[in-house]
Amino acid sequence: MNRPPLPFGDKTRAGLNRRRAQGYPPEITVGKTTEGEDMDRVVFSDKLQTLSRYNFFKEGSAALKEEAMAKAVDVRVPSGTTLFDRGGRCSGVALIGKGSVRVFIANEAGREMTLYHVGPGQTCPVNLLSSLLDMITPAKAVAECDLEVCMLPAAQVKLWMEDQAPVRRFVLQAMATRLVDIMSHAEEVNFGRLDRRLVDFLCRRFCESTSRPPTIVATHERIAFELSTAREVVSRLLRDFERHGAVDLGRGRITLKDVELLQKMRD
Amino acid sequence: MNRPPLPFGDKTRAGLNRRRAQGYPPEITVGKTTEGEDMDRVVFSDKLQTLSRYNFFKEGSAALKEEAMAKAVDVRVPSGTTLFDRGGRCSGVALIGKGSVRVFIANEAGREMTLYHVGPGQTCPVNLLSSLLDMITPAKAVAECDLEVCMLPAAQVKLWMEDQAPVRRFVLQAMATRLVDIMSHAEEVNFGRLDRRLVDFLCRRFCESTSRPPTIVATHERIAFELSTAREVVSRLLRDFERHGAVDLGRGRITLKDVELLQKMRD
DNA sequence: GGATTGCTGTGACATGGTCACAGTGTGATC
DNA sequence: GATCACACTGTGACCATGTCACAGCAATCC
Repeated sequence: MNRPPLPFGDKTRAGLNRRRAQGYPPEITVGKTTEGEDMDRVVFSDKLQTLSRYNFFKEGSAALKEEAMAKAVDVRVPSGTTLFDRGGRCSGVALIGKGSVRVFIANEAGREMTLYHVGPGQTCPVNLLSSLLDMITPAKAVAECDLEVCMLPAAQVKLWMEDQAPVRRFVLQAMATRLVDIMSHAEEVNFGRLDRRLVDFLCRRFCESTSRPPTIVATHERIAFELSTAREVVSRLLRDFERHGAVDLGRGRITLKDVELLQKMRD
Repeated sequence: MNRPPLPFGDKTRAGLNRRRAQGYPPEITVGKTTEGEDMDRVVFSDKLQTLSRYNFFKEGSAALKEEAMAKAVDVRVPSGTTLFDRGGRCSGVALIGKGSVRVFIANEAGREMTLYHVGPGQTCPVNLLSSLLDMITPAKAVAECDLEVCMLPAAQVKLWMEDQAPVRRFVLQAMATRLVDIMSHAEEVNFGRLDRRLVDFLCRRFCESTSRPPTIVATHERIAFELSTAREVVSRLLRDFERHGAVDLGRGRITLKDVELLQKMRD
């Protein structure tokens, strides 16, 4: 991973902005700093469980399974770790057992555009293509939470591409899924109204919430990155929703007050 | 291709807007109407020449070449033809010998978002994945000019994926190229300033122009689709450029007057 | 308790998208 | 060559969104 060292020594506000401008999202500092820890702090966990989430493994021959178990390296990756950065390369394919990864593009001004998320049983086309073709990555990937991952060496996957039909199917399927994802996301960002997108986002997250009343734990900035917009815009809209009594806002927290009202805020 | 028949009987302005809203761009009516002609008006041309533009063919074994020549169907496609539409399927892979295809997403309001262009020697990932996985297409493709195309049956390409390494390389390479294209385009649309994007677009087109002074033949609407914005916005900016003396505007035509001035219009 | 940093709120302003229409050039048709 | 239909362009008003520059407050750490 060829990028400048994390400049966490600089604690000024300018330092924060500089870090963001270089593409280090603030969440990387949640809890302890991750200085020097990226991909180093690894712990072995259950390989078979992770591999079993993937179709090519389930469908594969006994020989393939054996080879996968032998060659895969099972690692735990702490939240906030950069898995690959723009302009870098991937030496292996990451299969996710637990957790999720956000793949995004960041510009110089500190704005981010989420392209897609990769969860258990899924794979990232940028990672895949970069590994198979030794291509430079056009985007950045960061662990959204603690991960359990199986790393397959690129060389191994290249070999499998030659003689393992399940692997080929898997790769094509992964491409197709993500291509559609990226397109529909681009469409939403380009054509969709932001208030609707925000309401939809909140509803989705409220649904996943287990607390009563449903609560989302996320800063406005994180939400802005997710929706490919600016923090101020999200703050403005949320404040509006709150004034209408649809939600209740706290620091890093949004609580649902009235679903129907929230739905009405779509205009 | 499952879409309603082209309603060209309706000549009212409302009819025009309805046609646009259904995803029929105005350029499809340039020259004669194409009613009922899509993919039917085909003429055989030079197969070998088209195939030779593709790496998998050049690198392929004698057997592959022979098979390709036997299975490929060489067709001419008139400008404006819809090659595939959103929600449709592809029964074969199109290899382009001459001309170019625009792949885009259209929304209900008549706005369009160009994803990429496919030219000679290139291939379209949507076409490819749709063929290989029998997937529904998430976008629409229209011939930008008269094309010479080789159609390879999907079944044949599926077989080659199993036993022809050059074909596999070609497919992966095509995916990678387009993935990067789409990402950088999405980034430009999301983060870039429109005046700069327009100036860059004009300069690129002026460079390609053979007339003196350099002239672009394109309507504001076409340019708007290309830049994923609205026609009025393009008109506004061009008018501005003209007022400053950078270009000269005519109906469906833009002529360069002062390169330096135009460059300065980037702000 | 004070310093530091992260999170949110806000006003002013610029850019871009939408809508509704008017005006104009052009080729087709009578 | 007058008329017509239609494609193309121009425009003003207005709204949505993004940007910038701060200010205030909360949490955390010494």
